[in-house]
Amino acid sequence: MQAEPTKSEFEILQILWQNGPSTVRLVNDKLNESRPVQYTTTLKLMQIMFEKGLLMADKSSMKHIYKPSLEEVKTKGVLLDKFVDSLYGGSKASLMMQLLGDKKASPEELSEIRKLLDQLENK
Amino acid sequence: MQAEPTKSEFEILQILWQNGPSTVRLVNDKLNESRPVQYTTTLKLMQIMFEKGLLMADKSSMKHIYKPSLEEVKTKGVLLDKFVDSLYGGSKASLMMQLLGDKKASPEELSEIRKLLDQLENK
DNA sequence: TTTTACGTACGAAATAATTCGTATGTTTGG
DNA sequence: CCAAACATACGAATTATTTCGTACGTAAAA
Repeated sequence: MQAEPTKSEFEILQILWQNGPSTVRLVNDKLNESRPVQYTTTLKLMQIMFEKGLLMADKSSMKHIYKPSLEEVKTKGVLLDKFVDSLYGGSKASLMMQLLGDKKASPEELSEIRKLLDQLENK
Repeated sequence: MQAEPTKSEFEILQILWQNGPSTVRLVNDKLNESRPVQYTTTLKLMQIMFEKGLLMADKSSMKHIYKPSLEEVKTKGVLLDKFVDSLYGGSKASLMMQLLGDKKASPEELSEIRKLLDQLENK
C-alpha cells in the first residue's frame, strides 16, 4: 500500500518520470523553470517522499540519486480511479460522457479515440 | 472567476447537488452517514463556502438554506479539465487511453462508450 | 591550504485546510 | 413562563502541507 502523493509531490514525480533518476539539484532546476523554489525546499520534500516510500534512492555517492517507486502509468491509474470514484461514482462511462460531450474534445481527438476503441474490441 | 472547492467543500457540493437546496442540518446528517462530523464543523465550512462564493444562501428565515452557485456539470467540468492538464498534459485522448486500456473498463462500459461516440459523430 | 561552491540533515516557521468549543439568540413543547 | 432543542457566529486549536534557515560536511578551485 502506497500513500498518495500531494500536489507538490506529484510535481516532483512528473519531473523524475520525465528525466529518469535524478539528483535533487536537477529536480530543483526543473521546478525553477516554472516558479522559484529554494533548493532546500525541494530537498526536504524529496526526503519526505523517500520516507513515505514514494521515492527510492541511491545514496552511495554524495549526490543522492532519486527515482519514483512506482511507474508513471500505475500511479496515474490510481489517481484516475480515485478521481472517477469521487466525481463520477466510479463510472468511467460517465466520465467519458463529460469528456466527449460539451465541446470538450476536438474532432481529431474523437477519431483518435475511435481508433483506440476499435483496437480494443478487435482483440 | 470561481475559487476551486477543496476536498471537503466538494463533498458538501455533492450533497447539495443530490438533495437540492438544503439546511446545514441536512448536509451534516448526510455527512454523518459516512463519518462523524460535528455540526459546527459543517456549519463553518458552509459559511466559508458562502464567503468564497461557492454557495448561495437564503437567509430570510432562521434556518438558512444553501445551494451551490454552479451547476454540477459545470463544476465537474472545470475539475476534469484541471485533472487532464495536470496528469495528461491536457490531452483527453491520453486520458481515454488510460481509461480504456489496462482492464480499467468493462465490456459493457466499452459498448456504452461506442454508442456515445456514434451519437457524437452522427450529428 | 584556504576559500568557495555545493551537498545533506533537520528543526521549525509559514500557509492551507479542517475541526471544534463557546457564546448567544430563537423556537417549541410542557 | 421556562427548559430543552436547535440555530448561527466566530475565535481558535488541530492537522496537513509547504517552505525555509541554519548547521555542518565534502569537493574542488585558487
